[in-house]
Amino acid sequence: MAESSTRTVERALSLLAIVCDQGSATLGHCARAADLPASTALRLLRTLEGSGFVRKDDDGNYRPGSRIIQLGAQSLSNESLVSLSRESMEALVAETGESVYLSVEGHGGTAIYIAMIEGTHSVRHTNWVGRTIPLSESAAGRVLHNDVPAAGYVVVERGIEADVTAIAAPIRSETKVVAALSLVIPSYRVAEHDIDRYGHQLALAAEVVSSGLGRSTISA
Amino acid sequence: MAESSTRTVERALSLLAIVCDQGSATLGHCARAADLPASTALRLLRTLEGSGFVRKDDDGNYRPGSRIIQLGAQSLSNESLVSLSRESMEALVAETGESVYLSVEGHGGTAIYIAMIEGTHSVRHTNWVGRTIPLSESAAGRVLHNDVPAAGYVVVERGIEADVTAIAAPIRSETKVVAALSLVIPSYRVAEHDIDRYGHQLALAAEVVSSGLGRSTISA
DNA sequence: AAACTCTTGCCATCTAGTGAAATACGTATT
DNA sequence: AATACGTATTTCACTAGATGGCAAGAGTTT
Repeated sequence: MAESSTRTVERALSLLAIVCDQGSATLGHCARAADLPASTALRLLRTLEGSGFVRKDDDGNYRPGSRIIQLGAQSLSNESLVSLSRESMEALVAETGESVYLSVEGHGGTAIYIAMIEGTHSVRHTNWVGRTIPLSESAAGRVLHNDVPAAGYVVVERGIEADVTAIAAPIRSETKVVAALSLVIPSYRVAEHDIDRYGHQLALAAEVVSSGLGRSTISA
Repeated sequence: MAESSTRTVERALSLLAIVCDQGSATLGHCARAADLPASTALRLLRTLEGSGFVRKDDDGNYRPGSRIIQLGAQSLSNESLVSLSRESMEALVAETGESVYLSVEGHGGTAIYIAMIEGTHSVRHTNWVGRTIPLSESAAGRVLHNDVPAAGYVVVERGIEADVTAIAAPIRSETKVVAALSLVIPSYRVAEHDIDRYGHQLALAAEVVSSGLGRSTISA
């Protein structure tokens, strides 16, 4: 990708992200967070507002607009990986009872959860669809980084969340890791032999998804 | 809202919407759809790509990027109306067995579904969260337009979808309609007296949500 | 190989975007 | 009531950032 870019657009997108991250923000806050003069930020926010990406509430705070929700949900539902993984994810939940996530590489050294099927236990992982996690400290992140041991899955205990154990396996398309399938389990519920068993089930499920993606067969 | 706006940003946002609507689009298609010269569209798409809002796949097509998914999901989960309505929506599903939606006014004369709880029947409505519907032809749209009869709910049979009956009721904050709660039911499963019963249950549930929003008490 | 279509890079041009300063507004204090 | 303060909004001279036509490159089809 060449260097050419458009400063004005970058500034507007930066303001959009600030509003979405904060949930609710004043003009002054947006301007400071984006390091822009107030009048510049106002004009750009006005443009975002006119296009429906942000809205101004009765208190004068800027909030995310319906357009960002619409395009986000639309893009998520059109993501073919989500539909291709649905069946395997549901089977995994049925086998393990634990919550299953699908994640892909996100922006700026992150992984982003793009689908989840909740486990069947009373105590399970809170829905994190749309959230990002650092590539460097998560099981899914390690998988997306192609850092997968011979066992075929990665285990991270006490990574992002202290009381959670995450196991992840790679989904490949033509030998390239394109997504990670992971189990996210409260640590109190997982013993050493569980990890081995779950890991294998996970790697198998990821294999099934991969085979639907035109994965090259590597000769044994 | 004043007229001042930023053409460059509008153009970029328009391209973003085109990519998300199409799911996958070539540079040429984006340029034509946005009525821009190809070199202008290329530069703006490059900017969107650099910020993670779109990505370019191996075939050279532009697709939604992780950033739009992330910000969309984040904004949706931060929407207080969704959490405030959760309990009433779940109770409605438990009482009726049908799918329940929460919608708000969207962009450009639309309503947008922002939350859904699936019904318990085998045959139920496909998840439409994030989708928009026209204000003018839907039950939710009529409610958001403040066009609610004295019964307290709106019924639309064969509106957006030919084989679906939708019943909607208003959620108010300080007498102003801020959202619509609706039941979406396959028409074969709904009889005349069902509509009356469901409508009342719906209006009551919407009332409960409204009371949590600082609704003014109108003296009887 | 030729023709066609799509993508990408370049750069002279100019207008669209900028931001400092002034003004307006709302709230709190004296 | 007057003043102070912080935030939001407006104004407009200025310039640099965005533009888009055109040529070249790349890919596909005949």
